[in-house]
Amino acid sequence: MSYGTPLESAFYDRDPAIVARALLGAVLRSEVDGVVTSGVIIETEAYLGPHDPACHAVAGRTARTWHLFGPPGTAYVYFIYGMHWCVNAVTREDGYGSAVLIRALEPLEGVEVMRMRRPKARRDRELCNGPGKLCAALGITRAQDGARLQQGVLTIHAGAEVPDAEVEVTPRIGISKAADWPLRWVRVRR
DNA sequence: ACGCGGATGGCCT
DNA sequence: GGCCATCCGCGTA
Repeated sequence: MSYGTPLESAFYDRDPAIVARALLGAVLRSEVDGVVTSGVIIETEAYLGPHDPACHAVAGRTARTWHLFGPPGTAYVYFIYGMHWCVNAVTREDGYGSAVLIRALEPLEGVEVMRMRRPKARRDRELCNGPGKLCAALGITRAQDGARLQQGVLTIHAGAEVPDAEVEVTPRIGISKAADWPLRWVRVRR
């Protein structure tokens, strides 16, 4: 398993649309319960900030959204639909409130552990092909909310670059407001 | 290969 | 009280 050093704070201190595109090919890595699991990021969405109706920042800085307004390179983990966790990488300057949602991974390390954490997955391809699924597979919960992605238990590392020819841009999934904004990036098989 | 609805709980109005 | 940045199982084809 080979990947680079963790992406530094300056990588995230940019427009979330730029960061969302640049994160394709990077490696999300967690170390929970003494076990390392990781995967290549293959799907992302950008949430632009307080002016984006679909972004949690519209509600302002509450207990739930606290870390969304943290410094660039912070993990913002939230609980949704009463049972799932979703993980974001916070972008732009401290206090702004924009982020990139990690929506899918290609499993890399710790696949055996992922299978135990995701017993419903019939194929390895189904281990991390959704924002809630990848958090379950990597053991990501509220415990990682606010973690710094440059070092520690939850990190994102430089990986293989994904060429434009393998990238598709579409509207974001599962939202009702600003539902037509093209802010979802997917690495597609060619 | 689709489409639909229930699960389940925290948070905002 | 209603709305979720979701997932899964069940129905029809």
